[in-house]
Amino acid sequence: MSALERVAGQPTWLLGRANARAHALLTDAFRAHGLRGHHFRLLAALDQYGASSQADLGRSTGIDRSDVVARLDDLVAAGLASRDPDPRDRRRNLVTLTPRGVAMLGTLQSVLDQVQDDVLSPLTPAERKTFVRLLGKLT
Amino acid sequence: MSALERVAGQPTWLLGRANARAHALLTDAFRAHGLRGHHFRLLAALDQYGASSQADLGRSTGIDRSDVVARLDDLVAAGLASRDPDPRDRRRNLVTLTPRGVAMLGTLQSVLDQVQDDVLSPLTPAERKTFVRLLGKLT
DNA sequence: CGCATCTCAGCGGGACTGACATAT
DNA sequence: CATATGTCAGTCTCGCTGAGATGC
Repeated sequence: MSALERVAGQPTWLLGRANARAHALLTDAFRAHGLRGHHFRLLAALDQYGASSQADLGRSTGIDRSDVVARLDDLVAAGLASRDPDPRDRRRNLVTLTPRGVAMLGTLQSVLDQVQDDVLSPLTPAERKTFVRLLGKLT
Repeated sequence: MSALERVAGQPTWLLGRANARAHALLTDAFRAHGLRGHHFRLLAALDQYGASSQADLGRSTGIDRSDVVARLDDLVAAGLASRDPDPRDRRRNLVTLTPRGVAMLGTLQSVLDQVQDDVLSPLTPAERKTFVRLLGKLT
């Protein structure tokens, strides 16, 4: 019976268990704002890299280009981002964060922090530090 | 910028990153034997709890009972499990592991161990111990 | 010409729901 | 009667593929 393993229960391994819990909490928290993980990643990438083409957004977030289209539709409809033709390359759309998008990103960041605190709550502050450090070494 | 968080990349949080890697490795490794995670969980539950009804299997593995039907079809077709009416309660099917099923479970266990070693390979033996211990506290 | 970008239509798997027949 | 079980059909979402139209 090895370390990370679990015989029964949702996923087959311990890492999956912990992740499933975090994932469910995050999904619910995002949905409370009418958004999902994809939206957050797109907003965060726009904040980090500035105005981007949709292809670049797909590459930096790991979201498939065809899905970027639909999620951007949501963000634009919600007034969180704008999509305009790039005058320097007319194949591209230039996607930019609106002020409302910047604000929403901030609230989502704090939502993320709160979920993380919740997930890590069984650990002491010292344990959290080492856990996060070891997690970082895994990726 | 908080601890577990990542701005871009696959999932939104570090735990998800590590898990995604483990998940992909496991899926591939299981598929090399023509099976998937669901099959492993059913085999493991049968090994742990002995012959079971399909409803009990669903409860102990977290797999929906309607999906248990299809996955058991696979296992029975592969000769890894058998499904017979329970004489003591004629509503139920009694599912049991065949010798081939026991053997397959053993190889899948070692596959799991190997994937875990791979995922944890960036850590020293001492770090692995503490990581697994802290992970356990999270669930 | 070859290549990149955006878009849409559709597929395949996975989680789940609803309904039904059968048995307790 | 209400409840449990096994089965099937269908739904919904997600990640992905393929193809087309446009522009480099």
